[in-house]
Amino acid sequence: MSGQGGKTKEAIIEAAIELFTTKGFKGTTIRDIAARAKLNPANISYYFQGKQGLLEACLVSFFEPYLTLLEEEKKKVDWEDPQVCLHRAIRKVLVFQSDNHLLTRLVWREITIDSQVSREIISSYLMKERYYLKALTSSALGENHSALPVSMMIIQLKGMLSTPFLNSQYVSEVWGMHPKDPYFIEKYYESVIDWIQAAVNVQKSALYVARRPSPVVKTV
Amino acid sequence: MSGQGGKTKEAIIEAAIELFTTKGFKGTTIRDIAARAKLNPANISYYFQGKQGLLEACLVSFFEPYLTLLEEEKKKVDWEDPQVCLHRAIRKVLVFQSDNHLLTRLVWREITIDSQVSREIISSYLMKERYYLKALTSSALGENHSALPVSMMIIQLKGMLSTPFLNSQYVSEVWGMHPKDPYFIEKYYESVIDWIQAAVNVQKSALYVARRPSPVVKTV
Amino acid sequence: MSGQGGKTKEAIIEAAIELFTTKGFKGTTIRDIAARAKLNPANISYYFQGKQGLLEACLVSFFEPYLTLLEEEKKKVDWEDPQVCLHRAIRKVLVFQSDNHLLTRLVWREITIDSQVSREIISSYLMKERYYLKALTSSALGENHSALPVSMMIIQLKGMLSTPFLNSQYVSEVWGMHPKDPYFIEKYYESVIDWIQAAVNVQKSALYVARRPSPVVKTV
Amino acid sequence: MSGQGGKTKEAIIEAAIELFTTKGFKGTTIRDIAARAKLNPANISYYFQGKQGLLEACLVSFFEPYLTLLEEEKKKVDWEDPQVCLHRAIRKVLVFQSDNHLLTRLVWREITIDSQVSREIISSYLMKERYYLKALTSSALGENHSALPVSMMIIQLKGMLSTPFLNSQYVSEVWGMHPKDPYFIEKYYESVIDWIQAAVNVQKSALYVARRPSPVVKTV
DNA sequence: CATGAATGAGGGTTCATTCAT
DNA sequence: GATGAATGAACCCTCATTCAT
Repeated sequence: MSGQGGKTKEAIIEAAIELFTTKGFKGTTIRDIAARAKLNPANISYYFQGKQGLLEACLVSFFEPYLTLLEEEKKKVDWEDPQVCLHRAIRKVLVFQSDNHLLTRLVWREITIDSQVSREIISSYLMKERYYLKALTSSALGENHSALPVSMMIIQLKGMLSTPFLNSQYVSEVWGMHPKDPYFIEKYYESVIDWIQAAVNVQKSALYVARRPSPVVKTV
Repeated sequence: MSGQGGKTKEAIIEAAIELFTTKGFKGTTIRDIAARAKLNPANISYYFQGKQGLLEACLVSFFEPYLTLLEEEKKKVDWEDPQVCLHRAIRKVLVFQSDNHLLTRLVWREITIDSQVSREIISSYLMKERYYLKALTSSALGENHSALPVSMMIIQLKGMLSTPFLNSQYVSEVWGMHPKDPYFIEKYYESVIDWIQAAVNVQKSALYVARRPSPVVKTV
Repeated sequence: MSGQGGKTKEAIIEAAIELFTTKGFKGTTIRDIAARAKLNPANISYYFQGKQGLLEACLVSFFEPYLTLLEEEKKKVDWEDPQVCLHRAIRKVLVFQSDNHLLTRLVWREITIDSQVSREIISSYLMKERYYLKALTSSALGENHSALPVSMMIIQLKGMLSTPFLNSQYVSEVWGMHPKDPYFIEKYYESVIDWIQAAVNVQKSALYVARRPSPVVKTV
Repeated sequence: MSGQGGKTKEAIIEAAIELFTTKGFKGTTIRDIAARAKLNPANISYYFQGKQGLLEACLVSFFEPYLTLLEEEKKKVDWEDPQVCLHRAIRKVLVFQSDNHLLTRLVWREITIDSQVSREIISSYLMKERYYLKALTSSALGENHSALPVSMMIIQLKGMLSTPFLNSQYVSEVWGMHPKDPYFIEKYYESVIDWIQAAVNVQKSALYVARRPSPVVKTV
């Protein structure tokens, strides 16, 4: 059952990720996927109980390792330097997403669409993610939570981590490299760490009191 | 004559933005839109030559003011302090996107899907955006381009600017405020400026040479 | 009312004939016609009480003069040579159809489609046509009705008269001339007359008794 | 596997021929056809890639045997009496068309409408038909091509062959028999042969020089 | 008399899914 | 386990027509 079926299932998922990512979930037909995986369309309903189930399988195949990864680093925070843990988590996430850049783009895009996948699943995953992210960042910041709230940081952190994959074309054209390129990831990682460090410093120094030009703008 | 038709067109666009954003372009039916706008579905084809045309009208209604805004600030860069211009541009973009938060989410999500809207239109818009962003950031950085490339910065900047709207639910839950809230935008703006300032400082100081712990991680 | 409206009505009919002929009645939209006649589509419904009414107007504009023409010749049969009358009728029909070749093609095609135009109108016109054709041919044949029935002749005659217009493209390619060309009509007329003459002769001679090879064929 | 599908395909074609013939291609809905064939409308797109494809399948199902038939007789012309071949071809065409009288009416009507079926297909078929017809008639006429051009004859021949089916209602009412009736076909065949024979004779005798009354008519 | 807005009915087609083989 | 036939629901769109202006 899983001997032969495993091959088939993987072939389907692989084809699905590629097509869902480029054409969107709703824009991809079950026949497209079957054609690319060189299978009969009926197999998809057979193996995944429908198109919906296939999408959910894709999401699971992203979130499970992703959350495991975060969980691991969160656990280490108690007996290792929290900053090291945070930095390592960031690195791991970037590498993981780079290795699965299509799936990454797919996930972070499709979960912003309602009624596409059961909100319960998504909510549960995002809640866990938020928990780990919050734990990691607040540990790294130490006592200094008041000035720049952790909340703000993890939102920006999420943006930092997903941006290269959601704007892969932008990256290609502006940077000359694809987000899946290890060299790009290395450089990007450094850049994110710089931002984190600076954010920590902002908190620790008081010389930022009257720092901004604070331009007053009128908008349409 | 255009007095009546204008009302209808606007009603359609408004309904479309709401539904496209929440349910996705492909997941929204023309009847959904018509029902919400309390109109006959045929009007959509009548006014926008089909669902596709409606989506394009939405995109245009985003990109035109958005790019105009960037262009304005880019022009001022020659006789005003470039940093001030950059900061003001960021503020304006955030306010504009906040005022149009649904449309913003819609745009930055849907353009990552191929074959949904003609790539020519999108490419042209993104090229202009890139040009203005590059001009603004490199002016603001002054001579210090070498260390941290402008390329990296504008990618991160793009992420910074769109993240709150792409993850609005995240913002709500983590921050307790909706991205459309002016207070949130104000705080978020400050936070982005902090990041920008820090990035500039990074360039200006040389004491960052061997700063990072550089954790070596093995990934799956 | 009829001062301005007459012009408009004629423009509509002219456009309709052209489009109905080339694209078929159902294949032509009211907007096509309006566009060609440089009018607002609503005018068509206004002047002809709908698309159906427009088609009927086209048919009437064919059958009225066509039947008048036949009627005239039929009347003369009593005090002129019946053969001369028949020949003249044929000539007139050919010339009339040549002058209105598009309309001719339209009529003889569309009336073979049910539910397109009220069968009553068509039946009435065809009944009259049949009556005149029968009267003309049987007069021309004189007493010799028995051998080759008049019925057969008028069916073939009808075919002879309409064929060049229904197969105008065929005529163009095979003969190098369009059915509207007067020279073609002249030659074609002579040819039809030859056939009529021969048919009459067939009746008058008895030497055709065992004339045909009568090949027995099996068909699929 | 093709055992089941074949049945369905044939049922669709049969229903389509009936409805296309009576109501016209554009006047027939895919649902009409499905209802008559007691099938689901989707089957039509499934088997024929759309309504258009179904029409084309109908045309092919006419032209293929029709042209094969002409081709066969054309081949025999070299070692058999050409007149016999021509006569036999005529007989076969009439019988074939009689057996498929609905399809025949459909074909000869719909190909006079543009943009209904790809002109390439039609042109190719008509070109072949013209070639065979020309070969058969000119062989039968022998050396006597000058007087009555072959071109004229094949146009009239085409008319002769299709008229009873295009005007089937006319036939019914005038002749009391349906064109599908074998007895009618037999009689009609004889009549066409008479015409052919006469046409040949016209060529062979010179006494036709100043034969026609040539009535001069004035037309509107 | 003419027009553009607006409508409702219906048409062709697509698609996920099921089922017998 | 795997396939092709078949289905029914739903979607986008077209179109003739009407109506207020």
